[in-house]
Amino acid sequence: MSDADLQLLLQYFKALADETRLRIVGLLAGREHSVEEIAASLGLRTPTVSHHLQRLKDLDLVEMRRDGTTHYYSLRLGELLRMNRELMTAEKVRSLASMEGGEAWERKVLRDFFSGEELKEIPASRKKRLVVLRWLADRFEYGRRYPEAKVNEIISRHHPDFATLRRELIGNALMQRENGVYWRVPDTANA
Amino acid sequence: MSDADLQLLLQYFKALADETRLRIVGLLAGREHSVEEIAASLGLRTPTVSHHLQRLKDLDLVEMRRDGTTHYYSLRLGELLRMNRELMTAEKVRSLASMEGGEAWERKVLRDFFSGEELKEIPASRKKRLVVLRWLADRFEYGRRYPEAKVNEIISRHHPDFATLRRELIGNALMQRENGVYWRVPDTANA
DNA sequence: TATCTACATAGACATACATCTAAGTAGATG
DNA sequence: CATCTACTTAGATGTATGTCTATGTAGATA
Repeated sequence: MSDADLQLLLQYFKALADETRLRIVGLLAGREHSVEEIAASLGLRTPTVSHHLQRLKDLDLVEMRRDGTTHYYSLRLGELLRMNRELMTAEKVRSLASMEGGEAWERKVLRDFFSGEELKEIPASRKKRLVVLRWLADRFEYGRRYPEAKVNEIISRHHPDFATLRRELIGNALMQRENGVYWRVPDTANA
Repeated sequence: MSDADLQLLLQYFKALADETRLRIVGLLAGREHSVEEIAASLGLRTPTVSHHLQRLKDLDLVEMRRDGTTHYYSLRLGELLRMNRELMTAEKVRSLASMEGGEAWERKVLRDFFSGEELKEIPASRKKRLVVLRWLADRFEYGRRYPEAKVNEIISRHHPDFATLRRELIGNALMQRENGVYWRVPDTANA
């Protein structure tokens, strides 16, 4: 599975896909700078600069040296060039697709959003939310009829906002309702 | 001046700093795909995919082949690897900082006086007003001739007092006028 | 201890942009 | 010509994130 590769590439590109951070990298390439120096050079406030330095540090692209209360940051140019060289190769690019085809990706979504049986958060993107909803729908047996209270209780085992999730299950045609009674519907979108 | 380098780098990183686009790149690395195929693979709508393909095409990272009404997209892997290799070198990184000093202040002025594309207020000081006027002049293409009505309309997008601003553009020799026709003039003060 | 300095962290806010629906376009088909 | 298909374009909407102010913290200084 190439998911780790993809996420690392994504982190790398996101870290550098910002004009301010590129300028900071440029400044640090010349010599080490304190946070205040950077802020003055770029016309920004120090918290803003701290924030960007943190993001660069997350990828080990910069390192910090303390001197009193002053923090001097410098660029790890070798690390930057190494990542750039090793992350983007013909092989890596081709491997980005090796996970497509659905199933591996869906398991990843479930891993990301569940902690055990508990849904940590309702995914914002339609695509990922549908994966979670299919999983939820699978908590219901085919052919069985559930009163609304029972539906709420089952969903509540996994997430407190049962009302939203119940509505989404209906909206995405994973379950049907009539006179306050619910039942599971075969998932045609999966075919 | 390294600004062109910085902007190109920025475009490149922004283009790839998105999970969907990385997945598309991965898919196209294997073989050409139609828009519908990509949309189906990723669980997205076709307009979304078109949008991403357009962004990749802007950087010549993909190319398109028509067959009837179907558009087949494929990856220009060589171009991708070339950009990655040539954009991020020790030299280029160091050059990112070569422009600091004056320009930071100008960006600050623009930040202070603009709210998005809207000029909140015409700066009173000559120096700051000139920064704003240069920005306004950049809304006009070199070599193109604009009737006065068009000039007014373009300026109006950013501030209601187009008459004053249009006069200032002429007065500061950022644009020229003859027989009611306007055109952009190279900014000599920038050299 | 009290204060000051240089940063970091938290939270608010605004902008950029990924995605969607709706509408438009151009080639294929009857 | 009318219709269908595959795609693109336009406009709306929600989320992610860059920047800010306010506040917290750790080392220096008196």
